[in-house]
Amino acid sequence: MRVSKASEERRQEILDAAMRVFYDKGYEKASISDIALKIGVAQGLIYRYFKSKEALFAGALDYYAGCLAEEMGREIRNDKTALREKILNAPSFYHIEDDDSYYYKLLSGPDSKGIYQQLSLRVAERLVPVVRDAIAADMEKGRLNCVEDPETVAAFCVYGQLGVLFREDLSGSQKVERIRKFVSEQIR
Amino acid sequence: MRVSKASEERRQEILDAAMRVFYDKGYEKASISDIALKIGVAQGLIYRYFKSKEALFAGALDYYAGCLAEEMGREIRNDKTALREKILNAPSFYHIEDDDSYYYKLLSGPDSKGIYQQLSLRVAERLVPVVRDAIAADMEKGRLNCVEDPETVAAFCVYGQLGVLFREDLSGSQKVERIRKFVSEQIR
Amino acid sequence: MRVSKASEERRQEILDAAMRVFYDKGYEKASISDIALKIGVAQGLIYRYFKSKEALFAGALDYYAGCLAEEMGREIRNDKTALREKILNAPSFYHIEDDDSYYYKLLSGPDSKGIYQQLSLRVAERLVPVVRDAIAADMEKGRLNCVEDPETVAAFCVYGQLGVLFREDLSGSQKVERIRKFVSEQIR
Amino acid sequence: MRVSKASEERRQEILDAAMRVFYDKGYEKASISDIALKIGVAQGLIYRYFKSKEALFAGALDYYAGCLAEEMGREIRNDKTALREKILNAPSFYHIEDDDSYYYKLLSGPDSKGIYQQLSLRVAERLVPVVRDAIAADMEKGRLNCVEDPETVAAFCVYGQLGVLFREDLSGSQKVERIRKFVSEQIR
DNA sequence: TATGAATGAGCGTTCATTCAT
DNA sequence: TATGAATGAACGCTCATTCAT
Repeated sequence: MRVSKASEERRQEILDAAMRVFYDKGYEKASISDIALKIGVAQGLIYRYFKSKEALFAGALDYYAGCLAEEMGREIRNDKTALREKILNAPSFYHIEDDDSYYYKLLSGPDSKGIYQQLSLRVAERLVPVVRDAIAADMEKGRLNCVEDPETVAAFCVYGQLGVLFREDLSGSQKVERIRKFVSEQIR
Repeated sequence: MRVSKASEERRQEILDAAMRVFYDKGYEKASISDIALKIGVAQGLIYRYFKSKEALFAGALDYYAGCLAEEMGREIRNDKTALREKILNAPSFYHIEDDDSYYYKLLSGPDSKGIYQQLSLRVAERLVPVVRDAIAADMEKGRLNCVEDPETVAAFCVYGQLGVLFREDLSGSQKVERIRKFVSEQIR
Repeated sequence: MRVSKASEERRQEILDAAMRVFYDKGYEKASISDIALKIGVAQGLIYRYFKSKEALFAGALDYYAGCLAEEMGREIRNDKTALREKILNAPSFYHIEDDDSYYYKLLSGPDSKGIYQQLSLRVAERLVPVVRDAIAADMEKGRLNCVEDPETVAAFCVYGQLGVLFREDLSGSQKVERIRKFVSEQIR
Repeated sequence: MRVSKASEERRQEILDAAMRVFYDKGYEKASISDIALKIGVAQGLIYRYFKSKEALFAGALDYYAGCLAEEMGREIRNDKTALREKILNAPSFYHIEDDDSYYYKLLSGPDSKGIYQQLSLRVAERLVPVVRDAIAADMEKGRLNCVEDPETVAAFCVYGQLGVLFREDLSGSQKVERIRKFVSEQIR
């Protein structure tokens, strides 16, 4: 039974399946037909939407990093409260839902772990300018001492968290707790 | 012409060639025969030293991360001076040699970029405990205000730098300068 | 925007595009969608006119061989002058337009070169009976010495030219000149 | 059971199987694994000897055209007798063994027929210079009237035969007979 | 008549891995 | 220890063809 869908919808569907499969099996071990199977579609169809496996991967990574960064960045862009407060109140810049989210299921193998990391790094990359602007705004409003290079400060704030998030010996909520404590103690 | 070498020497040679090739082409696109070719040896030989491509990759990553972390950690472990001074004097925890080092040649493709990142993250992972201990030592010696969770502080110090190091718009020395300034300003 | 055309016109259009594409890329590398694209039509449409790629190819080859043979045969069928004179006056049985005609653009690859040759051979095949009849007519009119097997003589006349035409080291006009000289010298 | 062979021997074996399969099924429909199967070898092995299907085809065509032309040219190169005599005595320049030889099994489909023709044309191409030299030698020895452009004469002699050989309505021996008669009658 | 998304078989190709030497 | 021909599975990708609209 042949089902035609609006082009954009199919694209999303493929992107979604792709990210899941790449995530679960790693770039190398994921095959295009795994992805096709997951949405019940012929493998060939995927090539109408993405010109290669590599392009699909890049697309999926971009798309998801974009979504996550957008989500995490939304609150930061709201400048009602200082950045410091946001961090103390929100779980973290990062979207942690104590385990079930497949974004945080770490797997073995050279690739899959790498994908979690690649995704996280992409998100971090996109978050830095947002945080930088928030810092600049805080400075302007006098909510933060003057800082010479807000971009670097932002980089440390965002990537520093990765040091905690990538630990495999803590649960999601423990990671959040560590970060929160760090901020409340060390950041004025 | 068949050349026999001491087992350990061969192993190193393979590890070395492997890392270079993986680095240049990415895990996927690198082939065992590329690696064998680089050291002028038959592909089959590699399997006497490593049981699979994946094992070779893991071995190479570990080995290099180990070497780099060792090198970078050496000075940190010396507790003559405070950590802060070390950072201000040394270029960075990371080994930056303004371009020529192939560790910093970023390449395109899902893998190659990922390998640079994977390597960096591995190094960071290994550096965190070293820095944590240095912080603890500084605290003990009264060279640093008391810190509740030295491990998290160390994580921010180490991974935070990645936010600068991964930027593609700065040269190596610019990155170092940014980090140094950040430390001298923001870290008491 | 959907354009409907008279069936026969569409057919011609497809045949024409097909021959060009097959000619340029070779049978194998030419795809139905290349052909469809060339006339700005959906691939599916082609299957309303030809039942398969192979049938389309056969059709195109036949059609073009027919056209070319018809054109080349026209003058030969006119029995006002002897065959020998026709060849001496006309450039050759073959339609040579010193380069620009795409029929003579030789391409590399197993197919494309083959198509030029296939087409030429088809034309030759169709021309033989025409020439045979012209020879017979010449004999009847006493314009030619008696010949026992006019078909074979015709075959040599027609296919012999291919030996010159397929040379890749001569321009079109050089080829014509060679053929003309050969006829004027060797054929009584 | 794994059988290793001398490199050159394997190459020949592949070339041979390839020509047979291409000949029987046509370039398009012949698959690499058909060829591998025919020699009882893994498909992958073929790629150690030829970098692509296309290269294998080209190689096979060249090799066979070379063999056939060599064989046919051997007698021609011997200048004991005049070219005309050779043709009258030998069956033809071409290697005709009244049906069983697979070189002359014409098949349907766009490719297979084309391969017979491609092969024949390649042979013809290689034979022309040989015949040209024979003509020149005959002229020198006074066994032939002077000819202005021996190359073109040779081309007509060689390619002209194709007009007979490509006929599908005659048996091999009938073709030979036609050619012989033509030569004895028309060529002085 | 025309569209073009969808199918699905098939193929070329690569390459990690093995093994006879 | 070392070779490199051979294996064979797997996969990306293409494309002729179909079909719902």
